[in-house]
Amino acid sequence: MSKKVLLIEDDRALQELIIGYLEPFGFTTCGYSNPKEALDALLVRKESFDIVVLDLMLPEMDGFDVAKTIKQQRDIPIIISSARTDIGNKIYGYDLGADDYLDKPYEPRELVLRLEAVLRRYGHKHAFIISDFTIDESNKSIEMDGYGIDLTRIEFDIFLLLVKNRGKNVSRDQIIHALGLDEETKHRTIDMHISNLRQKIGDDAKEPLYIKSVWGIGYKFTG
Amino acid sequence: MSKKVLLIEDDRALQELIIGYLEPFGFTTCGYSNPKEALDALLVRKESFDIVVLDLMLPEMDGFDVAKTIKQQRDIPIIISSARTDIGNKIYGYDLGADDYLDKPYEPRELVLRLEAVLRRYGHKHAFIISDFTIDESNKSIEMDGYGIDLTRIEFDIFLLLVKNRGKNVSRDQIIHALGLDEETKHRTIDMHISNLRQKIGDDAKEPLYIKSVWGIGYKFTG
DNA sequence: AACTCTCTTGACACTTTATTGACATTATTT
DNA sequence: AAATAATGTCAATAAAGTGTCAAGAGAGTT
Repeated sequence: MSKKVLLIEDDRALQELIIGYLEPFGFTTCGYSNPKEALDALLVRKESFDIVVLDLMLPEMDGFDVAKTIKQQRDIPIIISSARTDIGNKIYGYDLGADDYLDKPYEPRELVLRLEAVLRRYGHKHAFIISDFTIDESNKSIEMDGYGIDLTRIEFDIFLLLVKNRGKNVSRDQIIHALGLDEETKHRTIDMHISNLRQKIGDDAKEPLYIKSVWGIGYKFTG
Repeated sequence: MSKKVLLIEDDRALQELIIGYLEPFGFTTCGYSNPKEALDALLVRKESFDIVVLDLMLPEMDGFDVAKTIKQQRDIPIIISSARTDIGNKIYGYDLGADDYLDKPYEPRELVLRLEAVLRRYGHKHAFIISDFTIDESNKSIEMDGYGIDLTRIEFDIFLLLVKNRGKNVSRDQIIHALGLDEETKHRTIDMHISNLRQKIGDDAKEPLYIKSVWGIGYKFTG
């Protein structure tokens, strides 16, 4: 199946070149020279891309902010390319949301290899089905029995964490820590998110089908 | 502290390569080309490994069975690698006990990242089997003959303490102290917890199979 | 700036667990 | 065997944890 690439690249000539080069390798590439338009396509219109290739030198917005914005809202892999050769380390230090890095100028062949490698690594992060839910990590959305359910970011993250630990107890502190919330966050806050989550998925706190409270410990997903 | 990796890999050349590559990253790797030998080391001789890297293409045993066997008996993370690229989804459908998945061939650097990520995610978990019980410390849960038993937090903590001192007497004061209870707590309170605990695990105070009272001293787990 | 959606938190009712004295029972000592 | 000490468990009460409302803070949009 062909993979969709979102290319954010200032230089139109290079854009054309890359789009043409990638095509025979099974990539459908959509090029944007304006980052705001790209973000609109990805985050607002929610077009389904598999991966982003992002140049850092952009008009109107800083490339780093673009990466951060994308990662905040979608869990999609990003390959950054840049002429600033000093950036590689930062990326691998996980300061940034990037998954790989390419120095400019690069061989198109190199880009293909990176795309394939990153996609392979990310591969599993696409939607999976568990119990009555279809969970799509890449755009933080879930469906229940085929119907979409709107969860807030935190609700989604909590749900995902519980699901990934199906059958296991997860303490409130573990949730707080795993989600990167302020360590001082009150336990009641987590209870509240669980309460809202339960309501959205139609779970009854007293007779839960999905999210069970474990007294004195935390919560547990029982699919 | 160096992490111990159990590598189950048919290809001896690749084995050597990986062992050499991992070493400078702080991993001590033990390679087995025969899965039965590996299982023997892990499950019979109970050598202490932190993580398993398992190739699916193996002689004598199916890789899936190896993973399942390991997960049944020990709560240890497993990274599966395989040339069969269609398997990723299965693993993330949680049909399998695997914690991560790598397509072959992979970059050694990729493996290092995965090892670190999985180990971080796994944190320090400890599930062990003793007598008729499976005890998961991080989860504060126990199973008896495969069936989950609901213990309250204090019951669990007492049980764990006794189990960890199998065959040794544990006084009520030791329990009170070890659990961090108020030092003024009455001994009758502990007796009560023991009573409830015994009932939940089906133990008879008069003819105890598991928790024996030691007159004038305290209690003792006899598995 | 006004508006909307999300997140956080205290409050209060409610549920579950922990503690303790009482009393019967069992073990030890004399 | 009687006296003494320790344990088992019931039942009442105290303490701790949970569910959710509602208010307010904070973020992001229009």
